[in-house]
Amino acid sequence: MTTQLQPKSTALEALAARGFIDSMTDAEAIDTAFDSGMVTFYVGYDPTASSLHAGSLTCIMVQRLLQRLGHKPIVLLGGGTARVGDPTGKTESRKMLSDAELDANVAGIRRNFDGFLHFDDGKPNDAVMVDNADWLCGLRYLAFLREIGSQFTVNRMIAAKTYRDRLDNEQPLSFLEFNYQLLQAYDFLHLFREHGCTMQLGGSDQWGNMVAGTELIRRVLDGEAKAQALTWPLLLTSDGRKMGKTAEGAVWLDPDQCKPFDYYQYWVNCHDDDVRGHLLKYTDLEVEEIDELCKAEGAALREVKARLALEATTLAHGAEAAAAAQAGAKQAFSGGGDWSAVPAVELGVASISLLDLVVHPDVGAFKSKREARQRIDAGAVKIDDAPLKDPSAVLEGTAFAENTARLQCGKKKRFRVVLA
RNA sequence: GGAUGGAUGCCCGAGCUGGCCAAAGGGAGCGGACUGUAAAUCCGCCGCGUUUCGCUUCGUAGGUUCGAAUCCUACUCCAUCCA
Repeated sequence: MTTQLQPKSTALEALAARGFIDSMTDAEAIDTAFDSGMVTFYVGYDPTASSLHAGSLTCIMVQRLLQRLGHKPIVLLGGGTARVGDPTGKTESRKMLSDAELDANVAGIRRNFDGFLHFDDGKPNDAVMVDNADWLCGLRYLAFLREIGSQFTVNRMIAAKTYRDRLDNEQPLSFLEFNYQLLQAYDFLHLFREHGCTMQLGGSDQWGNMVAGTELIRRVLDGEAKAQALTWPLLLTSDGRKMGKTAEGAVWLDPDQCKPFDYYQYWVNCHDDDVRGHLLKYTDLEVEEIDELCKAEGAALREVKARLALEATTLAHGAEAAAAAQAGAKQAFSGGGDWSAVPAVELGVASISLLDLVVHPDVGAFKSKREARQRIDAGAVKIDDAPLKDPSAVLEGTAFAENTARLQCGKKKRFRVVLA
């Protein structure tokens, strides 16, 4: 499925150059399609939380890249399929979310796309957002079985890696989950019919589900219809972690759940070996420019990471917020006394003990007071660059210029604390 | 429906001849040193708190006992085999 063909389309060429290609159903057909006009394609997203996080960024950036090249993205929110749960890569069934939670999540996720795709520019390739709850929730069982179920053999389905792993490991696979593949395949068919969507893209773990869709379309529409699937390699960071996860949890795209400053920090702190890949996948920079940037070695790589973080944060939160995040980061980590651009934490009190400060919800440097005490004792907490080892020490706002103290918790957490 | 095995801290996984168990070990994570806000390495921490002590944990609810993750009873869930 992987191929060495020389792409003639700019789209496929760009995807290849940026490391977005793992498998394709028919490379040549895909290349031709991209080359001969606007392709409508879709990527599915699971609404399991009220915001997407950086782990979904690959999907988003692929859609962005193709839209910039003139193709039309469909953002499919799996409000319906989330009611089933994708068993892919999971050893256990996912917990079931309530209908209300799912609806709320779908609403939250819509906002994540603002900086990445254009939806209402009046252009033919404006992105479209759909929720498969709209067509899946109203399905009638017998009708579905007759039209769709008849096109699949269980023999074939259980051969798919997704289900195979579960069965081989003698892990339970509920009938509900078993149906996931059918539903995803049906999504593709539905979008093919209703939106002229001829291509589905996704991470390589989705291959089985995606191919099920192309085959369904071929069967149901009698072979004339050509639907294609393309996957990219599933992304892990160089130290083997999933994208978009930190100790504190996911790196949310929603600025209310992850401040632009922290979002910026996530990118600045990436592993050296990931810089190039991240620039290719998560920024709009030209490949040549990225190659140039990545000639930097050793400590000079920090500047490249700063660029990466700036670009990535600009996409998610806008140029202004990104510039502010970068300015704050430079201040906080350069050793100077001016932290004016570092996010301020306004406590609304004139004094507070060090311990209470450090575990304050708006600071949240440590999980518990117990842990905070231990870390303070180890010298992890500094006020205005000086380690403070007494948890019960009380900080008075009046002791600081403009009632503002510079707080460091551990190596990477920095805050401007306003006591007033 | 029947038989058997299992449910331990973020994850994996000991313990289960009752006290020395807040619970071995590993992983992840956190903090410190080193450094480049990287990696590797080393050291420390890693249930919670008003911390030489106290409190709440080993599927759930009861019970036995001076004392239970460890014994008993019921229940729930899961796996395997049988129907």
